[in-house]
Amino acid sequence: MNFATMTDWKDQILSKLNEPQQQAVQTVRGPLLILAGAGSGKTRTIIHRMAYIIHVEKVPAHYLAAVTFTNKAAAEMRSRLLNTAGPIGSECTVRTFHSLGLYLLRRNAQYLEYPENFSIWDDSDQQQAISAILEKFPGKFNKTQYRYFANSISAFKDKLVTPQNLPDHIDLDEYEFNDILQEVYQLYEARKTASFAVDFADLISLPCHLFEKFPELLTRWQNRYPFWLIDEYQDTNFAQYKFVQHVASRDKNLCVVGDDDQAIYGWRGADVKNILDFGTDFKDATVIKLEENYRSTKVILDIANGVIENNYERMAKHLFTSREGGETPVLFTAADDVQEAAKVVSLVRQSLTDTPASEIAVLYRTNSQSRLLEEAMLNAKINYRVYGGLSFFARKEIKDILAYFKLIVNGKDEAAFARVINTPPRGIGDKSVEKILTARIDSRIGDFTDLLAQGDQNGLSGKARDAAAKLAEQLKALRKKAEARADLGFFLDELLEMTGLAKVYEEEDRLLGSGRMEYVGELRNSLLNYQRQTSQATLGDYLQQISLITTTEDHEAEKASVSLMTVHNAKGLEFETVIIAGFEKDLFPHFLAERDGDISEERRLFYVAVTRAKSRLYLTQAERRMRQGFYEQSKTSPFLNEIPHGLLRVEKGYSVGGSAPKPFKQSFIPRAPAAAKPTASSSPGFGSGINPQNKGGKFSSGDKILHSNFGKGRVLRLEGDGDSQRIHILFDDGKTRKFILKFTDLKII
DNA sequence: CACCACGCCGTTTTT
DNA sequence: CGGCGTGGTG
Ligand SMILES: Nc1ncnc2c1ncn2[C@@H]1O[C@H](COP(=O)(O)OP(=O)(O)OP(=O)(O)O)[C@@H](O)[C@H]1O
Repeated sequence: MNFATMTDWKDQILSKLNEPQQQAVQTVRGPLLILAGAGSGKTRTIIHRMAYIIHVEKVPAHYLAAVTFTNKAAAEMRSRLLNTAGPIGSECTVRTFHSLGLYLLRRNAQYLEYPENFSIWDDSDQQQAISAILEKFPGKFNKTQYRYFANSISAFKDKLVTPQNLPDHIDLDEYEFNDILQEVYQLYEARKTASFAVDFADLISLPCHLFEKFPELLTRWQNRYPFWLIDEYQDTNFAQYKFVQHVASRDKNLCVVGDDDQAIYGWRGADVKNILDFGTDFKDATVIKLEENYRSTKVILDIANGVIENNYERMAKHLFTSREGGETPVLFTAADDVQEAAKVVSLVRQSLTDTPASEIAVLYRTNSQSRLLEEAMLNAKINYRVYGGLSFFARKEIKDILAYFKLIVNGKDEAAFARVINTPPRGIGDKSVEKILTARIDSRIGDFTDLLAQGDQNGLSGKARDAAAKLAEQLKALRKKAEARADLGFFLDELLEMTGLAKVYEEEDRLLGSGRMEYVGELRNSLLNYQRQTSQATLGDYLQQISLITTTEDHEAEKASVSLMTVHNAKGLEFETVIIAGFEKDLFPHFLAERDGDISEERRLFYVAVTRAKSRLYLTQAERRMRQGFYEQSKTSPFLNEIPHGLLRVEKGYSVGGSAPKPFKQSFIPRAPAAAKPTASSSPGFGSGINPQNKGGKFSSGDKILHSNFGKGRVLRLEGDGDSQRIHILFDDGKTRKFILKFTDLKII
């Protein structure tokens, strides 16, 4: 490349930036902090700075490592980098912290004395291990308690606290189960190591420990990546902070960007001090503030600023926009959550007339809000995509199959074994599993497939022994295929056939319409995509790749779809139209935060939500909302009072399509039957179809019945007694409905 | 050991 | 509401 081209690059890159951004981009060496408000171009600056370092400073692109928080942000950054820096941008490393940690561990597994194909345990694997450990302790523990142990252990790791150094760093008095917590942590680590597994928190903490223990590894990484850029630095936890300190400590070419007003992961151990103290950590740090917001209209920005000013201990910031005026944001109130969803849909519809679907987002505080919204979008035939929530990979059929994959790749993975051993049911129940696990210790046969094959050593007899031998054969055959690098699509089919999983799923789909095979098909797509994109595709690599994914990617679908996600998931993104649903007290801010007496993080979350919007912002609330089976009244979010006067239009008394609001609860309490003709009944004492005095004794599970409104069905069960006794009926339309027996017009047929 | 019906119970955010 | 553990039955 000649000088003229270099100047072109320089001009081109700088021309896209304002003055402080240019200054940041040209600060190539040494520590640099960009601390700035929402939409001020922090991410844009990171990307242009990378392009500048590559094209103007002539640093090889593979020397640059950029770290983001979510996969979505990483993908976004990669594609924007390609746009800005050209194809060479793909040589930069752009990853999440977790993906970077995994990358390090996989390539340095020998330091852990692990094989390259170690397993990654998700939350449920973790809890399963902990429940197994707790069985050996006196007392009974429930799921909430397993989760407490799992969360505490993860929190320890986020602080780089090990079972050994725990007493030096942790005041156990502040914890539940403090008499056994440390021991459980230690046993958990031992069990995980025996399974050749790492958990999520390990992906950050283990690299830190390895850096300290093996200086040559650290040096290699410092040589490999002399330039570091960290996005959303305000949300780093201690382990992530240390990771960054390690890799950047020698060359100090470290650029961190963030916004203390957008710190929303305190509950996960993130500490905003990491960004506030950057100047102390690096005495010669350059600090740059960006003050112009290029994203939002003035009114949107004023709302965000007005609310966030209610927080204390902020770094003072000015933020202005030249997008004067703009549409006034509106708050809509619906009678209940169902109608709120309908209103959201009508707002989306309206916005779709001049805005592409990909520029519209519906944001909410909790994942459970997504269901009604999804149903409403589905009904309205609007393309949408839900990000986060219950992951594809959390589905039963997918976990079943992946457990097989894991056990085939890593024969010592106890979590995978625990699932595979009796999925589908093959006559090896809890008792037999216990025998196998005991025999495993006695026989010192660590590989589960070998153990299952050894009928004389695995402690089993009779039917269970035969079933185990058969499973071992299947696993061996499959392992051979995996090692021979069979096509992954065929491999999946083979597995489904051989193990009988296909049969079980197909049967369930036929009888219950559970759609499992459809999801299995999605898994096949995922395998084939991976295989197409990867030159050295292996099952082990696939498993590690997908362990970090929460939402399956589908770029084509994304372009034409409205986005539904939690506010947390929307961090770093932007949309023309943003609808924030559930703007209610006890929901946003969440009541648990309020209970704990500090809603400042909720306020920051609201600030993040509002500042995602470029041009249009709507808030919606429901006057009552279904909660644990019952409707509850809700009040408007207290954040309403923090929005400066005149910036938000409040619309009350709205109803769908301009008609009167539907009577509340219509769909839950069936109408008292009109004067229907008395119908003959085979059931004694069931005088008339309009007699509301049904008695519980008359019906029992399995009875075929006729309902005056819903037609024929079958009684599933009766619940409770007396006047409030309820009856559950599965109707021929496939829907289950519940009624209060007393008021229900039913007869046995 | 597998299956199913019953009843209990919980409220958040994620890599 | 909906998810999950459990206890009874075949
Ligand atoms: N100098 C500029 N000229 C034109 N547009 C800009 C400029 N700087 C930023 N933008 C645009 O403003 C919007 C916000 O930028 P960006 O996403 O980088 O902000 P951010 O500070 O990372 O935001 P947040 O903290 O909210 O995630 C983007 O659409 C970006 O392209």
